[in-house]
Amino acid sequence: MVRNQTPSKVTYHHGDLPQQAHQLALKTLREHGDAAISLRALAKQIGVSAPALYRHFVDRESLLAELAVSGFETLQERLLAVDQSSPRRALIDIGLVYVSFAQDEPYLYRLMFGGRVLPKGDHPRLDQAGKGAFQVLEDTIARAQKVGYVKPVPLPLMTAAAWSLVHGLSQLTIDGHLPGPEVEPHLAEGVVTLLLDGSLANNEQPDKDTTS
Amino acid sequence: MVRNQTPSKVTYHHGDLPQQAHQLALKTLREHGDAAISLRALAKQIGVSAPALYRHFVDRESLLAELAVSGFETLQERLLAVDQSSPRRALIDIGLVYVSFAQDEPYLYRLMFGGRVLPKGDHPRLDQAGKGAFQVLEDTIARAQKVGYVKPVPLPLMTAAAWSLVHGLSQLTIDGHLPGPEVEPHLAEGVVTLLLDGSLANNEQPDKDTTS
DNA sequence: GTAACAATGTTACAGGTGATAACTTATGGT
DNA sequence: ACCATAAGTTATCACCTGTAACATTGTTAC
Repeated sequence: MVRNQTPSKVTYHHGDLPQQAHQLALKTLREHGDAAISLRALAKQIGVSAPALYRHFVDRESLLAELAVSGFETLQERLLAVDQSSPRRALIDIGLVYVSFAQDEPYLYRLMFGGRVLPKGDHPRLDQAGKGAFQVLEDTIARAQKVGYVKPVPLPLMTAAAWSLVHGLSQLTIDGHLPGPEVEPHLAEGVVTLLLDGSLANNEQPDKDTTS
Repeated sequence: MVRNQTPSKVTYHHGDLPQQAHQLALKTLREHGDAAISLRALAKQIGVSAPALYRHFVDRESLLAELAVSGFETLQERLLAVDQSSPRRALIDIGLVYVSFAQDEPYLYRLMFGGRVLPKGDHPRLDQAGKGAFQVLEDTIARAQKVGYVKPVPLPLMTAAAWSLVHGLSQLTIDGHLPGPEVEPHLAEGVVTLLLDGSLANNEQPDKDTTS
C-alpha cells in the first residue's frame, strides 16, 4: 500500500522501484523458490502496476539473473572473508563456507546453478559474477600450490576437482539426496578432507595410518 | 494427426496415450528442456485434447517426475554395465559413465537433479529410482573397500565424496562453468583420479613421484 | 445379446501469467 | 516556463495449468 521508503510523500512515481522489486523478489525467492516469483504478484505487493516493472527489467528472466548475480557476489564476499594464513585450513574453510552458503540459501543457490538462467552470452554480468566467486577458490588453490602444500597438478584440473566436489555436495544435500548438516555435521569437512589429503605434495602427506 | 501406432484403425480411444505422451515429452525435454514441455502442446501434437492427459497424469509435475524416474533407470542401467573386474578401473569408469550420461542428456539430467521435482515424499518412485542409481556407486565403492583397495573410511563418507564429485562435475560442465568433454576430453578422468588416489589404502598407494 | 458401469475421450471455462501497445503524469534540463 | 523524457497507468493478447460437465467407447454381469 503505502511506500515503506523514507520519503514520506506518496508520489505518482515510485522513486526506487528497481531496488524495492529486487529486494522483494529476493525475499520471495529465499522463502518459496524462483517458481513463486511472479511479476504481477511482485507489483501488487509493492503497490504498483505490473507493466511498471518492465520499465526496469526487460524480462522476468533478467530479474532472476540479477538475483543470481547478487547471490554470486555475496558468495564471493563470504569466500573472501576466509582466513588465508594456513594453506590447509584455508582450503578446508573455503570448502566449508561454500557448502554452508548453499545450505543457508538453497533456493538462491539453485537459481545460481540450476540452469534456470543460462550463463552463456545472455547475461555477461552473470558469468562475470560467477567467475569472481570461482576465482577466490582458484586463488586459494594456487597459493597453496605455490607454497608447495598442494601437488603440482595442473591448476585448472585441481580447481575443477575442488569446485566439483563442493558444488556437488551442496546440490546433493540441498536436494535431500545426502544428509544435511543437522544430521551429519561433519560430512562436509570429511568430504573436503578426503579430496585434500589426496592432493597434497609428497613432503606434506599426513600420517596415513591415523586417518581412519 | 493419424496415430503412428501399429493398430491402423483411427479410434475414439487412443489406446496408448500415456506411453506416447511419455515418449513425446521425453523427446521435447531432450531437445528443449523441461520448461518447453506444455501439456496443451503435447496433446495437440499427439492429436488429442489437453484434458485427456489428466486422465493419466494427475499433474504436469507428475509427468516430469515420470521422465526423471526413467532417467534414473537408464542411468542405473549404464552404471550396471560397467566392468567390475578391476576395482580401480571400475571406480574410474563408474565416474566417467556417470559424467558422460549427464553430458549426453543435459536437460534430462537437470530435470533429475535440478530441484524441479523434489524427491521428498511426493514421488516415492522417484527417490527409489534415485537410490537405485546411487546404490550402484556405493556397491562399487564397498566392493573396492572389501578388497582392501580403498581406504577403510566410513562408506557413507566415501560415497558422498565420490557422488558429490561426479555430480558436481556433471552439473558444472553442463552449465558451461567448466570446459566440456570436447574442449577438455580428459578432465573427468583427471578429476576422478584425483579423488581416487587420495582414497587408496596404504598398501595400494601408487608411486607418488610419477603422478605429475 | 443387452444393460449397466468404468475408462477414456470431448468441449467449455475459470484463474493466473508474461509481455506489449497506447495513453498519462511527473521530473529535470535548458 | 517549456518540453523532452522517464516512469507510471489501463487495456489487451496469447498462453498456460487445472477443473467441471458431457459424450463415447470398451467391458462385464446377467
